Amino acid sequence: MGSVPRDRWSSDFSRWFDWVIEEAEVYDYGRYPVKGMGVWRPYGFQIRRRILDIVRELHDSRGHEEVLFPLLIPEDLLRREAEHIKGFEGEVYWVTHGGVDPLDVKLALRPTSETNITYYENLWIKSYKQLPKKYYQIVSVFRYETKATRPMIRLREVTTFKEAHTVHDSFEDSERQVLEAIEIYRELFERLGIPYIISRRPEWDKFAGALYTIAFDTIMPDGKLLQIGTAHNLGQNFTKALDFKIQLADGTLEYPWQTSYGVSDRVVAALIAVHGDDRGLKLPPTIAPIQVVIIPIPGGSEEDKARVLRESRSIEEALKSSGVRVVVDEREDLRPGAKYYYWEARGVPVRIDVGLEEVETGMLTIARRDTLEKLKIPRGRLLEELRALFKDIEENLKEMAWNFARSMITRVDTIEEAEKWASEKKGLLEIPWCGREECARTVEEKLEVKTIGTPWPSEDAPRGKCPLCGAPAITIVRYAKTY
RNA sequence: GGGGCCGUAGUCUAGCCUGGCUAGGAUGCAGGGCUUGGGCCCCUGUGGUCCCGGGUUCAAAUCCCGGCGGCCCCA
Repeated sequence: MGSVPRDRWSSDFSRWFDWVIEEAEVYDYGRYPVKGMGVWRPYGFQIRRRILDIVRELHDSRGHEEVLFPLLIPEDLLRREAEHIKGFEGEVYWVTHGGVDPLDVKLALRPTSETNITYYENLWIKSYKQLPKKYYQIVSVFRYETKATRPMIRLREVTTFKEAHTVHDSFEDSERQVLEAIEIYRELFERLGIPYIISRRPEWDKFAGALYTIAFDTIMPDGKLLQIGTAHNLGQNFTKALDFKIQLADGTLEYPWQTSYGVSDRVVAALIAVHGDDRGLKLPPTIAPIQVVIIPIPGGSEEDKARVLRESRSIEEALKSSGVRVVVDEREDLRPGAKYYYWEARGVPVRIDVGLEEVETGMLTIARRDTLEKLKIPRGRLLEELRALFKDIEENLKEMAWNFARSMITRVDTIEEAEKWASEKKGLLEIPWCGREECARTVEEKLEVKTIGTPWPSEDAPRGKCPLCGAPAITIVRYAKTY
């Protein structure tokens, strides 16, 4: 299984990624005349939409309500929470003019929506009886990135920001909500077959304005970590800043507690990256805009040609009426081999070849994209076999992705081992830690990595000593190169 | 934040150092022929603000300055 090479995929990931999003017509990046902005093309848009379908389902089924807030946030509102604006100040886009006239109050293109959503929660929510309240929206957010931008991974317009914002009548309930957020994201990534590592971000790298941040990261083919989801407990920071109080059961007034959690375009990027190979995309059948492609292989005579085409269309009809997303590639100017490469690049999970042989024997030739394995299936059992095959492909993609991710995690006890890791291996490094920022910063400098955080949930019995200061370890800590 | 490389047709690219002829090729696209079980072949055609602005020059894709954009490496 897994016979397609992954040389370019792993050793030249950046170029591979640029190539695949163009070849598969997912996302057009680098040609739009504004830095850090790209275009979702129809095929990519469908992939994105199917992912969002799952995102919506997971939120809706747990009592979240979808809303839509304005894009513009007035400066004074964005500045209300001091830590928040400190964290975002350097990367906010400002609208400063209306027509030719300067505006009295500058308007920010939202970098995130805690402030303006809290502003409305304050208007709408008066009592603990209305809580918990869970809103979410899926919108564009803007960040004036100063680092190098990358398609889908570091954008100035993040076009697919799902941000959830919740309100609670106690700290305990907000803690419970963080757990629910983590469960939602777990399930999302499970369904997409994207491996994930959950960490509590270090104090110095938490969301601006949060008490703490729990983050999901995945490991990209080049061994760098990509943050693909975060959940924040905001405590009362924003409700205090906006003077948002509710009445509790005992009649007292109190600032409610909040959480927020988000995922972005990066989920699509991760899906493409973790499942790809040197031929292109490999899409899980639930996400694939086209699940089955039928390639007619015409025989010599006009009559044979017609028979093959008739059979192809008849299979198409049968699958379509059972809800399978299927197309017949009837293009006459391409030979079958060229069509194989074409659809493989687009990640279509299953291909059916229909030639004279298939017409005459009633046995269909099926090729699966994940392994390129070919199977013979009697036409009469096609549908049930396909359903089983979809499931198998989905599980196989997930397993291959997890195997790769696991192979990129290394745990060591000494700084010598860590340095050895840094010189030859990529991925995630785990080391015992005393908990002091100073020691982590030293490791960051020595190994040229970033602190990812500590395991979530935390491990029971951390062993050993901090290899830097020798103090007893209170946890392990993770390091990696990141996007 | 610092350093480096780069920008020529939808895509990839030659030409740039050493300024000068109609900016050449591959791929794609359109038409025709031939073919069809892993990227066929042949013919014809199509497609260019040489990233943008300024400067030097008789003459700029080429040299200089600035901007915009992309990639890589280091903090």
